[in-house]
Amino acid sequence: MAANSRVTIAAHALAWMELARRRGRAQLTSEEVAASVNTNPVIVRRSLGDLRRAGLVSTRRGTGAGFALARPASEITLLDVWTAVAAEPLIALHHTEPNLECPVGAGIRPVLAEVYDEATAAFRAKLAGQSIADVLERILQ
Amino acid sequence: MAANSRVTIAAHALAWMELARRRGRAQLTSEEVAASVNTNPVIVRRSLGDLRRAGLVSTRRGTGAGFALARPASEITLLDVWTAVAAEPLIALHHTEPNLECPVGAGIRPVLAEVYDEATAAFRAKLAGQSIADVLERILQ
DNA sequence: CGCCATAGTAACCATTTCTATTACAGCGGG
DNA sequence: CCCGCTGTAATAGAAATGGTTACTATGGCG
Repeated sequence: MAANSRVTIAAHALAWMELARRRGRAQLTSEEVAASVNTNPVIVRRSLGDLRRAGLVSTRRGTGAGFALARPASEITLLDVWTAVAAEPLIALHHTEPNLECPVGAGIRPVLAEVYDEATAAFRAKLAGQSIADVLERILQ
Repeated sequence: MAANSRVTIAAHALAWMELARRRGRAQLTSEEVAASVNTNPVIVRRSLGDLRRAGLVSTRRGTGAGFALARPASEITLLDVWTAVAAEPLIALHHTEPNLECPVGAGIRPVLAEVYDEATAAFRAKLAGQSIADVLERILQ
């Protein structure tokens, strides 16, 4: 299956929010974020809703509402983002239970699950090494 | 998105083929493999077709046809399998081009691509550390 | 030479997922 | 009370996935 782009959307939104904050605008509407990401404001509200539930951004409603980073950009890693919006297995196990009368069918699932978990942990560790502040720094050279 | 299970199907097929080989049957039909995986023989033929194109298995057609490992199970890693059947990005970039007039939109793609590549490389390295022979050993305890 | 088991593959289907869109209810500051 | 904006439901189209049927191609064997 094609991987989804939610981590990318969310990371883009956060980096843009951090740049806006440095320019004096700590709060952005979903429409302003959507204009940079080039997508629909509802997509942004959904993504940022995931980030809000994970405690990465705060939202205000009513007049003058919008989204703001809930903590310093240097303390939000891409792993935080990935966990908030896409905490799915990178490789799936069998759709249907394998034949348990075959020794391989009976024993393969926990073995593969462990290998996949280790590989996913290595993947996550790399994401944990990059914060939104790091990403923004590299964007701005 | 739900990840696909093709790596699991292919790894299962290969482990089962290696166990059959040790029991004296170096060649299995798609139906025999499908019976262990508990899926349709066509699914197995498609998966093993990917592995054949990658040089991991050999096939024979005609009467008495079937699939066999093309090299020792200890020399087929899960990375070989993953590359053969699922060489897709683990995280997608934007579906639509971001707004290039925004500094973040203009510069974020190569930065995220590099981070994703590094994380994927760590993921791949873990898969490279496990061969089909290793997996089968762990299945059989 | 023809039979036949089996790989290879096309076509189709149901299901799921993803992005996008419209619509509207809820909140809360002015 | 009004209005701008979030939150979210409903819907739709596109794409991927696993599954199924059906057909062609291959090649060993009688």
